[in-house]
Amino acid sequence: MINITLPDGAVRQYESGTSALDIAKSISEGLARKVLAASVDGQVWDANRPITADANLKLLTWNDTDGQMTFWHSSAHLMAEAVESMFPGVKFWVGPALESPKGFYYDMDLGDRKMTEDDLAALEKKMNELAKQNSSYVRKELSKAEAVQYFTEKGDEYKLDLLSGLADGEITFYTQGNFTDLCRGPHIPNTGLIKAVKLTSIAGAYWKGDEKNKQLTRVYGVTFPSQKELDEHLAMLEEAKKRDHRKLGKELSIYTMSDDVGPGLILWMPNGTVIIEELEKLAKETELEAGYKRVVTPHIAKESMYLTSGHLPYYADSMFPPMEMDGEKYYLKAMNCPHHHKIFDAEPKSYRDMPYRIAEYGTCYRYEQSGELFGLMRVRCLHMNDAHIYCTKEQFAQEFKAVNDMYLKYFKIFGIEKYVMRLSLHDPEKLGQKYVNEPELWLETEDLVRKVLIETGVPFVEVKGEGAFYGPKIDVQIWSAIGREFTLATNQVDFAQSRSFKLSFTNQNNEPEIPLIIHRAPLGTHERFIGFLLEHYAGKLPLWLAPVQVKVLPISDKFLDYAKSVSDKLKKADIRSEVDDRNEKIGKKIRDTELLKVPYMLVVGEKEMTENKVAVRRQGKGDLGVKDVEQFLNEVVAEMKERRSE
RNA sequence: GCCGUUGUAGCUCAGUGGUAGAGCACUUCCUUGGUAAGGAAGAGGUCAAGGGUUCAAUUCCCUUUAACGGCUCCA
Repeated sequence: MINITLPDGAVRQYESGTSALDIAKSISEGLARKVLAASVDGQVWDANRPITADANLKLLTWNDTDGQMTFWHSSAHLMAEAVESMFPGVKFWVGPALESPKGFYYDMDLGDRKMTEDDLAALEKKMNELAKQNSSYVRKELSKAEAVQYFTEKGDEYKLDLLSGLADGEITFYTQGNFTDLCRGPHIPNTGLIKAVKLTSIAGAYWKGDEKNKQLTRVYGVTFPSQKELDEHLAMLEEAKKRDHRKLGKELSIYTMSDDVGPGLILWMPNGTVIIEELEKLAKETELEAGYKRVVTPHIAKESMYLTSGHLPYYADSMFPPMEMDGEKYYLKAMNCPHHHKIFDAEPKSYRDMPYRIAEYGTCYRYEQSGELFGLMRVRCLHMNDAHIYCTKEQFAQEFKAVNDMYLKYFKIFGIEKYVMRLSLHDPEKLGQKYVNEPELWLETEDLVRKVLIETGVPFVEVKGEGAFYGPKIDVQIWSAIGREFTLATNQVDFAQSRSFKLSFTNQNNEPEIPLIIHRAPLGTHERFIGFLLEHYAGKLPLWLAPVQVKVLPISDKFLDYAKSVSDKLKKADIRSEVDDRNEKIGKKIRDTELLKVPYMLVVGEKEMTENKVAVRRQGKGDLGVKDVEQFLNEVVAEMKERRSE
């Protein structure tokens, strides 16, 4: 007999070899029907795998993340079975479950054949048929030799490659129906639990994520234990699409693009430009207060400067090709730092000048790969909230922390809560290739940055191989409405460029000393930041950012003059106000203004005109009642000045 | 850059081997209406661009281009 401890602390006795599923049945049939997997002493197991020793047991259902992940991984196997029946001879690579976006994929080599989106419907149908057969997922342990022999006979180079990384004794196979796969598991008890299937897309994916390798076919899908849950999931995706900045950008006339101008080149319309100017106002105020000085630099520079900076060898491919002039090559700048270094270097510096902080909303051009362009989030012309801080080693920690604090201050203003701070480190194996070859400096500065992060008390993750070529950095990661990850803001250390540009200052001992440089962009780029804000606010921008803040809606054109006089009064107080002078009924005017997400609507008619008042309506909230014009004006000005997010 | 999908009016989208349609938006007229769509008429398109097949191509084929879903990349 073995002792099984349940999460509530109860200990039950069972025969050795009892499975989690058996245990569930002993508790209730209803529970047993819902069990997807089991956590056995903290490890996720098949629910039908025999337990032969005392253990802590937690039954995993759809309510557990691990239960869902097991469900989707098993669904990937089910899909593979369906694919194999329709494309005999197909070879599979890996098919993991995904937490975000929810579901799974399987990478496969279809040989000469092609799968198109038309095949997905047939595959779904096949998967549903196979699921209904209610086949068990059967686990089998094999020796490495047996496994190698099996896949050698099958001629499956992909699974052989996987095997080469596995040790004898840890190799398991799973079989359901006619499909057998090398897999560490675990799996759900049987295919019958999969009640609803949606294959979402088909895509190419390089084998092992390396573009030099063959491209495999990747099919994405998601499954649920009921049709209802699938429907809800699909409805949620539809909702998310409504927040997509590309949709909102069009609806709210924020930006546009033109084939004649070129891909990835944003044309900011008047509404978008208002947002840009408000953001710049915020940045300039904040930076002035933090001791930054502003500079302005040109859009181009000679090749030699980018050779000095070290950018060209790393990034030539993603810069626009050079223009030749007077026998010189000029590049559009892809970053502002070299220009700023030249400003630092223009006059001799002493320790008394340090830290030296210069800021610019710099316009940069990057030749991003065509397949990478994505609305406002990934573009070829970007306006960076850039600044460079040149400081002594002693000043570094304090300066770096001040930058971090600036991020947090901004995030508070915008109510940004869902983000991850990522400490991006170098990869020692790529020193001299992807990273400047200064092993000690890397470790030293990485440690400094880590300490600052710990001091700030912000949770962060560390990622090897994500650093810039000149030093470690902190990236702030966010997710777009449709779940794609982006770096919103960045705070970087640079110990390399001050050397390559021979930058120095005179220290207190009258000796030349090399400064450390901090590159920072807390508001990222206008493009990405505004794209993010549109999604973050679902288009309902706070008053201070709203392109049109107040719309005055006369009940009929009898009150047009009064509406105009109210609007003029607001404009004099720098409130962005407009009058809806169309010959429409008030209901129509309200509807259209609501859809344009204008924060305040002022309805004016007979009553308001005679009393010199306005009927205030807040977007999304409805009628707020009648107020004096002066009172409304004062309230709006206060809300604007405080940059309230509501 | 690679794999896949798509491109029809300002927007959202139907449709067809015989030179195009809806709703919204727009213009004009009627209506002067009190908190999410009043009515009528009108105007608006080289069907992404180029080439091919065909008596005839927006429709079929090829190339280019752009956008979208991924992969790779991201100073």
